[in-house]
Amino acid sequence: MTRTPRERIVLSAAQLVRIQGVGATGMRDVVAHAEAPRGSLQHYFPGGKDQLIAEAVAWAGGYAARRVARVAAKLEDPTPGKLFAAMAAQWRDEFTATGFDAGCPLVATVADAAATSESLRDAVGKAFEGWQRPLAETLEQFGVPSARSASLAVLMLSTLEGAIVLARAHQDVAPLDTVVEELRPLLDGAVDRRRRRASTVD
Amino acid sequence: MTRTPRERIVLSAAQLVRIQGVGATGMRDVVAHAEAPRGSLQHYFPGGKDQLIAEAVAWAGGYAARRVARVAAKLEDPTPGKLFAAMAAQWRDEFTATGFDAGCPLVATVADAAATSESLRDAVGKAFEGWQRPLAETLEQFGVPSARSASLAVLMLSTLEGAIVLARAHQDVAPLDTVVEELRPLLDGAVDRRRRRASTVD
DNA sequence: GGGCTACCATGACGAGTGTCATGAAGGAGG
DNA sequence: CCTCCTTCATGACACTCGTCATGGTAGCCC
Repeated sequence: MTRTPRERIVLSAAQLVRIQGVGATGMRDVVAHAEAPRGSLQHYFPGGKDQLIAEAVAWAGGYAARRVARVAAKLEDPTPGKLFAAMAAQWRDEFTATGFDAGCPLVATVADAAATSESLRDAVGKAFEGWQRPLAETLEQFGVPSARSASLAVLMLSTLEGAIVLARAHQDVAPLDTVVEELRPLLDGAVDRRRRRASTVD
Repeated sequence: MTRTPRERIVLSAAQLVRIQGVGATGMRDVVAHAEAPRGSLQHYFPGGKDQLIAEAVAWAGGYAARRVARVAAKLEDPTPGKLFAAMAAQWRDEFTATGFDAGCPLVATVADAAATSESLRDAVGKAFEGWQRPLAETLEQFGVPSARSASLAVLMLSTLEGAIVLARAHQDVAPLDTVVEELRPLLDGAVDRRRRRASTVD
């Protein structure tokens, strides 16, 4: 529950990047948001802003990865389409509950710093990779042949991220609903029933 | 060929936003890139940076919309899947030719300024709308029922934008190829053959 | 107690930002 | 010629930014 000041700073950085992007997120803003002392910055993050944002990105990637597992575990009679719907629903819920101010920090970091900071760019690359891999594994557990699980995971991530951008631009969750509906039959059609690891015995 | 200084400024702004995002793109950078005099800024864009970026976003949206029509016209035996593949191929070609520094300016603007500037946010909203509509119309010409054309257009845009982000993060065009392959059967499966407006007579 | 380390506080520096005030060319029309 | 208007030039203002230097406090270990 209570986090160390260092964790609070990383978390606040991720939050602010989601809203403002990395360029507009100042270090003074971050410590103010985290209610942490400004002097902690040079102590915990001697690598400066790049290190801080990189850690925030890594944290966000890990969070997204963990969320895949948690959401998948809650599904009853799980299918890839339902998993995608559940992932999109989390964004849908957040948008309707708290507005469209915050997007995905990974997208924001790519847009702002992919060409500027190599370290940040491949922090995001690793974060996406660490998100895609457990997603692909989950798909395999749902019966997707391993030859296609990685491809479908990339498709799901791409479509979800793009729909988030469209939803924010339009201030409307409709794009999220639309892509879920359109993608569902394709995703569910990819399961190989013979290989499915059912929760009940054969 | 030769453009007015004003156009050059708007175009340069769009270019720089693609690379650096809107926050990190300074007005001095823009005029330097456009080889335009700094004094022109306050003359042509009395609304300041917001106006300039908004015009750059609008131009980018119009450019994307025109490109849909141009790409569609070049397809032989056109299908929705081929159209999507051609749209993705343009990004693929640019990435392989000139690197992964530049992304989509609409995504960059949403990530940077959606929560900050309302005027910019709905400039992007209008740009996406002006991109999606002609895309949906093109899909209808390819035989997609009008009830689904808008949904499929949203799906295509979302997936393309997301794949662009993933490609930049990984410095690899693979995500673009992956989503094209995975989405093709779904897209081509949506054409209603009876309604297709064939280029040849029945 | 002395010393060491972790943590925090604060002020300054140089560079960058968007914006504005002021003024100067340069051609069109009276 | 003189005026008007568009276009451009330049310097200044009031910031904010990331970073660093310096110093202070608190606690633990020998």
